Amino acid sequence: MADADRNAPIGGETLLFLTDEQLRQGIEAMFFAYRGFTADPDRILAEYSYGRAHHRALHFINGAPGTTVNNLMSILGVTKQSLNRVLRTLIGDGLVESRVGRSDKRERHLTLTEKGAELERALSDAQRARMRRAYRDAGPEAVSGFKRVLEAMMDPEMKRQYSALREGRG
Amino acid sequence: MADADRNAPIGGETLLFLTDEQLRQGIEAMFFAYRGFTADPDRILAEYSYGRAHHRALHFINGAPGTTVNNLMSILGVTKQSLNRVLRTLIGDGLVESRVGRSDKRERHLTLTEKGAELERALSDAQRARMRRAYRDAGPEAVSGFKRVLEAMMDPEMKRQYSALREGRG
DNA sequence: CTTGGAATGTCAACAAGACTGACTTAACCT
DNA sequence: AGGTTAAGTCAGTCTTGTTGACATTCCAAG
Repeated sequence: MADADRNAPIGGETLLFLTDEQLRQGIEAMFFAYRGFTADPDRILAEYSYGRAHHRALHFINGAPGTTVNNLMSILGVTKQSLNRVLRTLIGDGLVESRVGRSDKRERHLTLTEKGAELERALSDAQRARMRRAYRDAGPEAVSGFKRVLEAMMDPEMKRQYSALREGRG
Repeated sequence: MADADRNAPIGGETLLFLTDEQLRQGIEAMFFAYRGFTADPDRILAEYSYGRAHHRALHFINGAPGTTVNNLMSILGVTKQSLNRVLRTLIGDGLVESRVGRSDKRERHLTLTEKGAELERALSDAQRARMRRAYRDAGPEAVSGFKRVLEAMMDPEMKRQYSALREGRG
């Protein structure tokens, strides 16, 4: 903390003296926090013998109904074969519906069924509950800092997708 | 559900109105940021045909030299079989040294060899570089908020380990 | 109209990294 | 001496990712 106080303004920009130890703490915080982040949904998924990949697919289909397989692939950052395996089980289990596109019939538009929406809700309720607790414990200024650092940590392409998702939902 | 999500004023505490959309943004930010967080080390690891599991082992052995297998297991949150596979390759490749404990000869104390320390340095340099950029872009207040939210997101046991590691390094 | 490329899907094979369960060895402790 | 603990190992399974090859369908440029 003493190091953080050593920031001197140089040429209008704020200068930060970041020790390796401070950065290391951030790295470990990310590691442990991500475990907490996924812990609650993981417990629910285990009951259905689904995995995180299924959760991610449900999450982003829910957030962008009618999305195509290609779009989902690039958001999730996995190959079509990997995504396809997950989608096949979700479609087979009646959680996701795949409809042929009207303008481009090669495309498949993915939406959640009522059953799929139910599971998605259970998963995201659990995840949001932890998030809400964390936000409340940390306070509103902490939350905006949290988001700023996370955004700055993303690759430009991820940041683009992250922003696009927010704008798509208004 | 929407009304239930609203925070009620409770004796003098800060009031936060957290919409599902705000929490969802945080969830997606964690998802995309974690990808960025692991991207740089992953590229280096691929050259050595190691994986994230090796990185995590190297990281925590470096941070707590002489740690035992049991301790490492509980920090990483994996089974001994899973950890053992990783340690076996690291020891076999001469990156990690395993020494029988002096007081308790059942224990094996793990340390990095010079070669292991080199790889750990390369990996953490890459990861720290991104972290440093993110911290500078976001600014010092953002950083403290970032850490507060992450800590609040951890399970109590993880938080305990996280704090113990920091204190162990002073 | 034909052909090339794009989007999707499928099949197969493989690897990393996690898991459980059973078992051994050695060392420790009561 | 007997029970517990630490570590290591073997075997088998699961999820989730990867490549590569190939079929189908469709759109669009020539």
